[in-house]
Amino acid sequence: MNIILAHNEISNWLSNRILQLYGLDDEPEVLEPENPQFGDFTTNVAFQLAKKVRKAPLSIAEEIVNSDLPECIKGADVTAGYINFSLSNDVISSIIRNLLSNPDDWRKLHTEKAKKIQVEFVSANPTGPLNIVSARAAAVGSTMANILESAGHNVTTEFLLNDTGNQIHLLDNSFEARIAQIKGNEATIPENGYHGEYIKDYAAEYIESGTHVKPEKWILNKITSEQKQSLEKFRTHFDVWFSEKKFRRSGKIESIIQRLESLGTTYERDKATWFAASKFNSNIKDFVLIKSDGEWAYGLVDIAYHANKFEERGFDKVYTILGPDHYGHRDRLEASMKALGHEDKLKILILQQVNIIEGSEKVKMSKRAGKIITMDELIDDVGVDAARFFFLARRMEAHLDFDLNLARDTSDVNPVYYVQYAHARIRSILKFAENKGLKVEEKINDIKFELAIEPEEILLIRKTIKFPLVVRNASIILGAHLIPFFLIEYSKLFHNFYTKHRVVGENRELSLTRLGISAAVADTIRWGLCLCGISTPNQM
RNA sequence: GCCCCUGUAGCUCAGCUGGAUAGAGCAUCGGACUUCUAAUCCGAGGGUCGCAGGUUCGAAUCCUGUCGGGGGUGCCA
Repeated sequence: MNIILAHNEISNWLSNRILQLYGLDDEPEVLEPENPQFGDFTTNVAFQLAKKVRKAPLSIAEEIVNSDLPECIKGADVTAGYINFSLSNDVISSIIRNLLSNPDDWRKLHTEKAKKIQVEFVSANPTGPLNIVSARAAAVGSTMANILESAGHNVTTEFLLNDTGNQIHLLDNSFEARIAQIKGNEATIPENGYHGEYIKDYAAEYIESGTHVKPEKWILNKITSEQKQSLEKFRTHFDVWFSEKKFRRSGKIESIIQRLESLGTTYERDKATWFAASKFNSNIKDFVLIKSDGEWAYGLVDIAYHANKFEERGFDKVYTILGPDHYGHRDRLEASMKALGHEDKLKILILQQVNIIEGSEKVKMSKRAGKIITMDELIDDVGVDAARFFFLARRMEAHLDFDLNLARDTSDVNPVYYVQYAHARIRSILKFAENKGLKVEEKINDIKFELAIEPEEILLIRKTIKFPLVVRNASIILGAHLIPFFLIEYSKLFHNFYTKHRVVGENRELSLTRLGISAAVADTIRWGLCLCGISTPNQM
């Protein structure tokens, strides 16, 4: 048995009842009540039907319940118009036993329809080390990809490599100027160029290596490979590194502009070619596809790039995570996808910025001026686990003030350690029991979950079996933050249980039950942290 | 001007596709280690959910207005 199946069973039963009784084809919501006294699942459908069927909520609820109930529940109570369902003990036991004996099945979310999904994120310019903003994007993007994969989708992660264009030219010029300076020649860094120290270091390294690789190629490779390293260190892996330079030479952009023209969505003005975006979204203005000097605008390249994702590579759904300076771009890109017939396939997620706070002042970060806090510094200062948890434990729309001093000082009170500690504690208990000859993995079928009658045990079991619903919900609302928040609350339940009840005690059967619950909690925490790209040490 | 995000406990934030008494972490105060990890637990204090209207059986959640913070806004990427 599996919680998702149980949930579906209740939903379907409810739909059928409503159809039978009132001939309505509604899809009622089956929710989890906050307060456990109201059972495992609840529905407010009686309130919603009250007007339609002209009856009091209470009598509707009673009518619905007055029939054979779904098999997975032991009862349905009507309280104040709500219908509350409680899972039967057999079902609860079977779900938790299944978790222990068949973890792979446990982690399947039985998604109705598996989709081919791409998540694009970070995609920082290869002009310097990745900064803390990219770190947030990396944490959120990689976790979203993990969650979607858990939900049963086929997920590809992608980094768009902006390996051409103005920024790259500026980088080349800055780099070559530094090389010249080191060699003792007169050279100035362009006004808008990259003044950071790292360019100087790279220049020295370039000269020292005595390589014959052209500077522009060398610096791009250098920076890209360092970015890759930083990302891997931050447990963020990209399946595809997509080169903009190659894409520009592929002929796809020419064909997209032709298609947009033949669709009648473009026009000429001031010697430039414009896209009539306002036809698709009245809130936005038209924008330039081909500049008056004949160059392709960034907007055009990105349209072609996104069209390529759907048309050449067949993704059903693409999530692109961008920074807040791309609001305008989001609307334009979505409008253009609409024009090309890919409506609703592209979802641009705007991840809010990270403000660096030092003391009481905001530090303006600028890569060109060389003032940045890099991802590597972040990793060294606060660690991957703490940094990832910090970024993940908030919605992506939330602005984030990152106080580096505070993060350093308080890294030991980061909730991530609280969660990891619960896991380590359980591993320790399991080991202790094993030394006493009680190995829970070998006795899964002997566990008597009905012996768990203490409130702390019951809460823990209920929360454990519902984690897949949290993951599924996170995949639907694209809310990675749901996982950390669940884990904090969940760990609290365990710590509470642990201090009140002895796990390994005199009574062997009870000990086995409590070991079973503990092992299930440890597995669940491991799954949750794994989704977040956070480690689960066995000792702390 | 217009568009997007945001405003919830002293601080950092959950809760927002409307639901049952507004939550967590940190900070503050008071308790708990002879026994499986005290990186823990228990208790206390702390809120007109920015403000004002509206819709609803029901609003932190939806709508309108308003104030504050951040971002975007016709040839940067």
